[in-house]
Amino acid sequence: VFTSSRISSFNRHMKTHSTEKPHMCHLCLKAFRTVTLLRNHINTHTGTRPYKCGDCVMAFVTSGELVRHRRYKHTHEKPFKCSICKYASVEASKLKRHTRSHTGERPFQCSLCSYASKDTYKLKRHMRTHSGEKPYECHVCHTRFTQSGTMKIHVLQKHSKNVPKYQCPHCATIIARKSDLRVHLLNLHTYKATEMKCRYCTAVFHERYALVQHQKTHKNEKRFKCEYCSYACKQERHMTVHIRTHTGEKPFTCVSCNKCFRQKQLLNVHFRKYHDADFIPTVYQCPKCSKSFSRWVLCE
DNA sequence: ATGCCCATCGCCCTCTGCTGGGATTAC
DNA sequence: AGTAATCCCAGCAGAGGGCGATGGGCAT
Repeated sequence: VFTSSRISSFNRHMKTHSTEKPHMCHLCLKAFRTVTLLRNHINTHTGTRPYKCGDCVMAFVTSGELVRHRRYKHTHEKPFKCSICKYASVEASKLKRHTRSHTGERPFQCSLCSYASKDTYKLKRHMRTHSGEKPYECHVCHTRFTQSGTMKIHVLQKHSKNVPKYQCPHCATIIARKSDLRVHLLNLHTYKATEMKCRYCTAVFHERYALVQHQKTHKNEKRFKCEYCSYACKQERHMTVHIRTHTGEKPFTCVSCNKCFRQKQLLNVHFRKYHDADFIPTVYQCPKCSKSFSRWVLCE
């Protein structure tokens, strides 16, 4: 509903509803509703941009565009101030958009899912997740991407010579992506209120990195000692198998002949050798005497 | 009716950071 | 060999910058 105290404004407004386009471009025959629109169009043919910026090469069709450009690029004057935070903008529409980050208002609803965005561009970008459209292509390997930024990172990490690296400030780790460094810091260098115990001794830690480093000091210890003999080993599973030589336990039974084994691996070898018709044993042949062996040995 | 100017709409862009899945490495 | 930890990577959303185009108030 349009109202105006001036008849001239009313008449001009009514023309916006008309499909009549009486003003034609003499260069390309395209028609326009008003002389102003025609003039602006002709300017695109002639390259006429009368409002030139004094500080850079940019030039504009209208004075308003020049003022706005100068605010963005040179004077940094931002007349529209947010009442909640420090944000200020050159244009009112930007402040309006910004305000939605305080109010949480999401006026642009996706028609295919529950997502709603705060501005039209994000909704448009989101719709690519439904359409599968990938408008950005890597010029080197031709992989396609939904967003230009993702492609940019890809080119930087995959096809650039000077790939940036991020050094962890707390340890020697070097990580390719800034966001991954954040994950590293969170997982390994964040103080945890609950104590983390060493798997091998009574030491406790509040930072995972310190715990992991400490546990490495146990690496070469033969921590597992047999209670029946002098045997010691690094891994618990080796000790489990060794203990069976004392107890006589043979938990792995062959399903075909009921023969029992201490180790699963021994059962597997037995089964393949005696019960698997398709099994072809590996044969190692001596290059000097042509004698065959079931494993690699030096022929005397 | 038209020119000037400002407000507004709309589009596209970049930078930023989080997430989760697959690959790789360490144990 | 199996599993847990870690790394690498693309997908995706949040926030904000910049500019072209159009509409309408006001003066001429």
